[in-house]
Amino acid sequence: MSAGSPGPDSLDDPAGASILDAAMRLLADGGLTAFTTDRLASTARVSKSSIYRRWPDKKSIFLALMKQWGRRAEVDEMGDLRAEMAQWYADRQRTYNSPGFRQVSASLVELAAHDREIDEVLNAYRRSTWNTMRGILARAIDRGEIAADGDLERMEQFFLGPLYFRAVLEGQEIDDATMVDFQRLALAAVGLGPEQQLGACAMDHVGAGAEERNP
Amino acid sequence: MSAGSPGPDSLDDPAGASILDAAMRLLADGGLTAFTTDRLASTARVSKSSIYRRWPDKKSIFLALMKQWGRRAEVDEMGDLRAEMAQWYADRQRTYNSPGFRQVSASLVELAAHDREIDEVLNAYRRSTWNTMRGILARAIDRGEIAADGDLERMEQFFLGPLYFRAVLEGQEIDDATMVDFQRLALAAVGLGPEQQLGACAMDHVGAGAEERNP
DNA sequence: CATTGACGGTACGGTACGGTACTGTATTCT
DNA sequence: AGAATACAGTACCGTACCGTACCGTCAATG
Repeated sequence: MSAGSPGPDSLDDPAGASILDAAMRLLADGGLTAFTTDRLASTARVSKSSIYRRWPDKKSIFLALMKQWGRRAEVDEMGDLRAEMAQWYADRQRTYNSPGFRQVSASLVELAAHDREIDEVLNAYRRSTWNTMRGILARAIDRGEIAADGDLERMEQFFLGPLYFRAVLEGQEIDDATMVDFQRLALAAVGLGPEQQLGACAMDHVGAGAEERNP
Repeated sequence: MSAGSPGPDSLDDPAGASILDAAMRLLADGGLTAFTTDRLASTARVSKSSIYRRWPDKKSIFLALMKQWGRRAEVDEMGDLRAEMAQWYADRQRTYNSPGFRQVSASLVELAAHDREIDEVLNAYRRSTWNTMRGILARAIDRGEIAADGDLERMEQFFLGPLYFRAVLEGQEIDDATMVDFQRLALAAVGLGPEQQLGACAMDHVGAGAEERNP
């Protein structure tokens, strides 16, 4: 087990933050082949020494990158499945549409497919995101909005699969109309068919929430 | 447009076939970093000359690899949506469960995310697979089994997204039970809700209420 | 003022890579 | 038989990479 987080990790560390930011940018255009320590240093306007003073090797930089990326979606408890779900989906939409998401995601998944340690960290990030949605579903079950018979674990594939497929594989934007369809399918998957959604179909969906942009 | 297929491509060419086979194996364990021409030659029990006699550079090998992978699923026309769909899904299940699929797929997607030409070839392969399913849906529409109002193009994300997410991102096997659930969701997405699907699905919560579809 | 430590810059060693060129040999075609 | 081709093997070149080591500078600390 190597050191995943050898330091305080970009708190009061402008140089370290600059390195991670440059790493993201470097991975976004150019991918794994363009990701070299020399280029990382020059892109971050930092010397190589400053990099290796913080992380022991290249792989640890990837791990730090994922850890920083793992900001989990926060949703307010609104007492309504559809409303909370819309919030969660809006957060996912922002993430998947953020610039470079496709490229960075593809690179990290490639690494994860061949490195156990990276795979575990990426997995933890994924589960953290999904846990938020699982909480939403659990509360909806408690309120009796949906039945508890579905396999909630499998729902992750229903909820995130189409999104990921469109954004990363097809490289297309997740526009609002698509988002509405994805939510409709998700509701169907948990047992709320279109006939129960009726009025809500008109949901022009998610207003502009926070203005917050890219990580 | 560079030369994607500079030769007859592995027909009556045992050495060429051996190279492509080794390329797949090499990509399966080790990924992009392990994929070097030297290793490719030694793994394929072939000299480097034999490689560069067939393809001008490394990238062309990837293109040939994808072209060979692009065997499209063949399904018999059986006059029934569910039966044909089951056939298509069974084919996808075999493909996604085939050894090394996760690793090879992750690597190719990484390349595609940063290289336009590779992206286009991989895209063509994807569309070819999906076209089979589109034919199935088109025939079902002609027969009146389903309505023609859905956005068939978007259905690809519903049909393949969960599959891909589970196989490549989560790295889990696609077992039969999962497959059944995926088909159920696909049928729901094209307007065949659980109540139309014969009672096969133990969908108890909603009291078999309304029938007929959505807008 | 002396010490400490992070910094940018740079040079370096060792290695590995992609691609080419050149052997000599076996097989096939004419 | 003779010519042409495909082959395995290998040496080679230029480049790029990772990680380390060392330098002089500068700011903060005591």
